[in-house]
Amino acid sequence: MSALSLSPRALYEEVAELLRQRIFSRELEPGSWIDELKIAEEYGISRTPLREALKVLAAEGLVTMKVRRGAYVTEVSEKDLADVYHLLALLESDAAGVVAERATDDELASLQTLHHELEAAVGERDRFFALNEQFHMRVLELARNRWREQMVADLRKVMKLNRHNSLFKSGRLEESLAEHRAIVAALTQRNAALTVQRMREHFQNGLEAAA
Amino acid sequence: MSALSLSPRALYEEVAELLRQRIFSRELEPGSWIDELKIAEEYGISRTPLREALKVLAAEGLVTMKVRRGAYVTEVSEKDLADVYHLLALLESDAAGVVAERATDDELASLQTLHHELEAAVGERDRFFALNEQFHMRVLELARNRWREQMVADLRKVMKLNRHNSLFKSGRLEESLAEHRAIVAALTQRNAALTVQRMREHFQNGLEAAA
DNA sequence: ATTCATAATTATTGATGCAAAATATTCCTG
DNA sequence: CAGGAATATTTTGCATCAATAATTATGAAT
Repeated sequence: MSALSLSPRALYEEVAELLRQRIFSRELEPGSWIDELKIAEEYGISRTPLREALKVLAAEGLVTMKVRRGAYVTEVSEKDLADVYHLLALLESDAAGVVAERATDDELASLQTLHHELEAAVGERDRFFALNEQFHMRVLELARNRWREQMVADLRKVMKLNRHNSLFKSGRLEESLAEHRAIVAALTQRNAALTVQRMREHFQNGLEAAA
Repeated sequence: MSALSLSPRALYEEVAELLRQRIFSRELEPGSWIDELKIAEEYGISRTPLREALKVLAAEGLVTMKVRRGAYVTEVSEKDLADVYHLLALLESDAAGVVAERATDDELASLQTLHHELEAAVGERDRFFALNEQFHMRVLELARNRWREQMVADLRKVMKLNRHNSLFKSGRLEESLAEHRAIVAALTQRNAALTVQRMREHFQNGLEAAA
């Protein structure tokens, strides 16, 4: 009885994910109108689940609905990016502080493991980015606040709308690693204030690198 | 029964608002199943816009969609409330700090005006609560981060799912006013750190009052 | 030639219908 | 009488269809 049907997602969820990919890959450009009829035909589905998918994406901030004018890929200004980044820094720093206070030793150890994998992945750009995101998401998970997890996930999606996917510049690879090392150290010391501060700096540095 | 008044908003938005009211008034209880057919008949509409409205509410966290099982009013545990409150405190405190740094003198003056109205509204419970929320929302507005505004608005909706609408206890009316006064003072001094500190305390005190 | 009005085209929005899936009910068997 | 299989009912989810609003194109008048 083990292998049950793998997460039977509804069609509109499936479509939402496909559209996310197309938006992130900039196949659907920010500001551009989303042709419901065309997309529905492409996927061989009706417009009903597609419209439901668009409403999900609208809630995430990836698309913007205009009354009687349909859905448009959200245009994020430089200010939007700065605003979203500011919130990510705020939420993730606070999360890190919570983890320093409340995570079990095992959980902290798992973070260290993840960090070591990250260290080992220098050179493999894609793998490094994936692991980096995993590390941040794992910290978030360990803070155990599902509402924050949802918000951060959505904000990170918005960041991906940007051409220069500016969350972490590749040029800053080594510095970023060093900062992660410092964060893990603060966590291991269970020094919440220090952890928060270092995570803040980590984000601050990322911002400067993007500028 | 028959047609809802025509409005600038789309029907699904209208329906979403009606459902919000019914959820906040606990006519639709947390955990209970939402009968699409029944509601659609009640409003004299089809299921299509209703289902879109439900997806909007799901994104806000007010309802939870279960695959092939429909929509349920979200049940918020005590922990959920604490988690959401924590995030509100974090986001609004930070927003207050931003306002202290960046608001124009006119904007700060408008906050003071709002605060005076609040002072004058002691006694009128409903008006006081409305003005109180207005004050917090105005601070948020002045911080000029639309992403945060959206997030805080959604989080506040989730708080309203709770029976004891615990954001501000009526017993704490005078204390709350004094705290607001202190916040306005810090803002007027344009002391960001102090403003953040006092907004944090304001939330902290609200939490203790709820306990 | 420009502007305003009207018609035509196009796309969004809402309604209805249908099939699949999940739940509840009935009926049969041990 | 209990358990389980088979059937019936309910409800979700998707597709199709209709009508409503908006934009564009067209044409006439000043």
